[in-house]
Amino acid sequence: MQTSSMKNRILVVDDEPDVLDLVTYNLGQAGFQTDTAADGAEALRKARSNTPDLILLDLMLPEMDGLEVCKLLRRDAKTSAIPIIMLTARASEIDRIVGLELGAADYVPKPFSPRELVLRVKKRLEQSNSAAPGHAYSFGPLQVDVSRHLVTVRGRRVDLTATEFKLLVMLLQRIGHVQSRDQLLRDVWEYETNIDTRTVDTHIRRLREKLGVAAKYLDTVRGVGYRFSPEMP
Amino acid sequence: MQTSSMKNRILVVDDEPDVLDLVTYNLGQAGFQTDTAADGAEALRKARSNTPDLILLDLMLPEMDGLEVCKLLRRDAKTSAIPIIMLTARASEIDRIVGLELGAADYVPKPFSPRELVLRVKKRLEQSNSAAPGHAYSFGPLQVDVSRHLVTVRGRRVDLTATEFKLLVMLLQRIGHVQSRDQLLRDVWEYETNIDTRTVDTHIRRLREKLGVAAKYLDTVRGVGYRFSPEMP
DNA sequence: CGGCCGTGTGACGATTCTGTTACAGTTTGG
DNA sequence: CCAAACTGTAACAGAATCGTCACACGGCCG
Repeated sequence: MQTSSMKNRILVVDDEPDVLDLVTYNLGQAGFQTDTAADGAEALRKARSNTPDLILLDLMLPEMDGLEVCKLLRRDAKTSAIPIIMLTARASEIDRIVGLELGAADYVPKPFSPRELVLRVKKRLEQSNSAAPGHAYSFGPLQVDVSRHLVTVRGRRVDLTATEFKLLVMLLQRIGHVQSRDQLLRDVWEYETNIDTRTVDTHIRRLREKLGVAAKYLDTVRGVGYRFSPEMP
Repeated sequence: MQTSSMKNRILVVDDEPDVLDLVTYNLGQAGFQTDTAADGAEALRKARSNTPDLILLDLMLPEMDGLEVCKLLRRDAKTSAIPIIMLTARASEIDRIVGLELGAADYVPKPFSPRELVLRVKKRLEQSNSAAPGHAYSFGPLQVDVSRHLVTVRGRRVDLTATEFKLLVMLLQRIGHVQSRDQLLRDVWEYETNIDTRTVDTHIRRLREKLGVAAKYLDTVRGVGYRFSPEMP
């Protein structure tokens, strides 16, 4: 979809106008398109609606902690694939580890040189633009772009909910392999307890409905689970 | 439900009898074999001598701290490869990070739901078992891929029910060896009582029917049981 | 040769599993 | 703040699967 020659869009989240200006200026000089947010709520909203290619996130934010924002971004299917680089004044090890565990891609301690920041951003974007595993799937008439949260069947766009999308990706990650309802619950619902395995069935059904002609490749293996299969039924 | 035909053995380390009962009961229900230890010393000893497939370790232990036990388990060559899942009442980030740094594979905060615990255990064990042998079988015109739940005879796909599939895999796991009906009942039906041995005959028959030309390798040994045999009848 | 034991075969309820629909509780977006 | 969308459950019907039985067949023994 998007070639590397196109401008990458970066969302910068910080509450200090000075930092914001410094960062956006330097990123602009380096050829990036920037958007800004001053607090966590705004960041979440813009991340969802604009789907930037990368997010620069300050740890210190009013109201909501940067780590909290990070966690929420990771949880939302629409934004979970966007790489996040953290900015922080507190350069303690704990912060770093916690940040990375929560899904941040990298970490830049303040004060940072604009040059270093741009380098890190470039490096991270190159990683994304090169075919990272799990970046995009193509299977029969079905195409899935994970980072754009986009699914097409025979070129026609299909709108999936966050859960449906995750479920689809999980199945596509191991094409041909049967995955039990328990397995899918674990991977898609991530240990959320007290969820019935029958719930998987319902979401499979909704998925099939939306996938149309591509649904015939989504097999039920009775007594075992579900799978995508290239074989004819 | 079943991840592999082999029962995984799990060592549960906790000093509270109630927790111990709860955990072992649920793991047993899920088809795991459990062993218990009430303190760090016992845990280390049993881990060394029994080499369980996974260790569930409570952070709070009398005398020796769970973290200390974890560290020692990691240091010992005999136990260093065994995955450890930590249980802890203190859900603080620090505990988690320290635990993971010391080599724990995962972490379950108390109070946990039995369901979540079992899911995490299964996930971890699947990771260990995924590279295990017995993933696929090939025998004459017969090919079986366990994780794809796919059987072909001379390249033609054959649809088996879950029970038939298990039965076939059991027989293929010991090619040439006769397996009694009782043995097959135990392995395929997993200790479900009150099942007639003649039931095996019926499933063998259905299996033969579906296997077509490959069925001639599935021998009846009169008065003993069944086996797959490369010999000609 | 004939009876007995073990096995193959077909049929038949009973059970389990899945697809589908409907609905209530939440969340999202305007 | 309301409407729409999303999500998890419950309920039900149809279908697939399962376990058992009765009977037929065929070897093995005397």
